[in-house]
Amino acid sequence: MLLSNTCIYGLRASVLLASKHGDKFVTIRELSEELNISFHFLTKVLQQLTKSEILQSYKGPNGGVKLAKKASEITFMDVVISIDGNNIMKECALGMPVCSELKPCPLHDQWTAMKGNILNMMNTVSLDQLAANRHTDTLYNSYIAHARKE
Amino acid sequence: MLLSNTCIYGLRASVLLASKHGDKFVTIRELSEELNISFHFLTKVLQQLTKSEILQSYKGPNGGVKLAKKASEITFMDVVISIDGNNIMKECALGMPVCSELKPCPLHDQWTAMKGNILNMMNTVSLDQLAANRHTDTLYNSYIAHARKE
DNA sequence: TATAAATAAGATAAAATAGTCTTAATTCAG
DNA sequence: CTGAATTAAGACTATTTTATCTTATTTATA
Ligand code: SF4
Ligand code: SF4
Repeated sequence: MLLSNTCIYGLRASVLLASKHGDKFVTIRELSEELNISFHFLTKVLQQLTKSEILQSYKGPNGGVKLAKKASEITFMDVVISIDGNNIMKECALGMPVCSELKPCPLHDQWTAMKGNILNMMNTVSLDQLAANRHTDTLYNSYIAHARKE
Repeated sequence: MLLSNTCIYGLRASVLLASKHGDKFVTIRELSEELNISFHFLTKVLQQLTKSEILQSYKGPNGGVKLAKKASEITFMDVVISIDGNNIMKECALGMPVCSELKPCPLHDQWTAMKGNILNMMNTVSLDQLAANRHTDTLYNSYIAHARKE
């Protein structure tokens, strides 16, 4: 919708790699099974990330892929750009006929603010943050409390 | 990106119709020329809006399409649902592997807030608001001032 | 009533995206 | 050196989206 399917696969695999936080190579087979993505397709996607030097790969026995840098140094945006290119969110999703800097449509301010938020979050959130399961007891409990009500 | 191309065409045509604010039928040919969209393709798109009773159409000489209701009573969302269906923004564009209510990824709060904003704006903004060119002198002047600097 | 002006409907084509499969290249272990 | 494990590369297929083209159908008007 916002990101291509392919890109989401790449993100998921990258986050999974980050969560394994080892310096060992992980086989794409293992990733594909854990993520339930076709091995062959995931291979293609990860080849792209390897080309972009986000991942490092190694062939042969004990080979596989791993992050090329520390998970804290790879942003969400790095992966997105590698796969979906850097036009993400450049054009407006609304594309109203009156659209221009001089004649913005009524949604413009809100839209550009949201766009900024999304881009900002993509640029600042790193793989390690995504890998960290941020769920807290507080949230968990409030969810349980909510679930109990029904 | 967020909306399909087809949906954007539908929106543009609807807004253009709203801006013509007459009760007369407008030919799709005229709309397609003003919007620079293929006549045949636009015809298809508008047929869908007609089926959804957002537009009303009339065949034959002096025929065409027009809004089926007042522009203030048709929301952005009405058009979106008619063309892109009502799953818009139901699934998250990020789809991280840790995603669930219990184990949200670190982007979850910001994402759901933005999602809410988008849906809210789609639900509340009507075609007449979109048709109104909201540009003010203030904005215009600040733009000009900005442009002059370069 | 005949003709022309329109939309409706549906067949077809083209392009983009997603997915599969086969073969090549590299590397380790024996 | 050989064979197995692994990614790389590229051909191929399938699906979805976008676009075009053709043929109905409806309606006004001369
Ligand atoms: S004016 Fe702004 S929000 Fe509206 S269509 Fe243009 S870029 Fe998008
Ligand atoms: S936790 Fe929230 S933001 Fe993260 S992938 Fe799931 S729905 Fe999207």
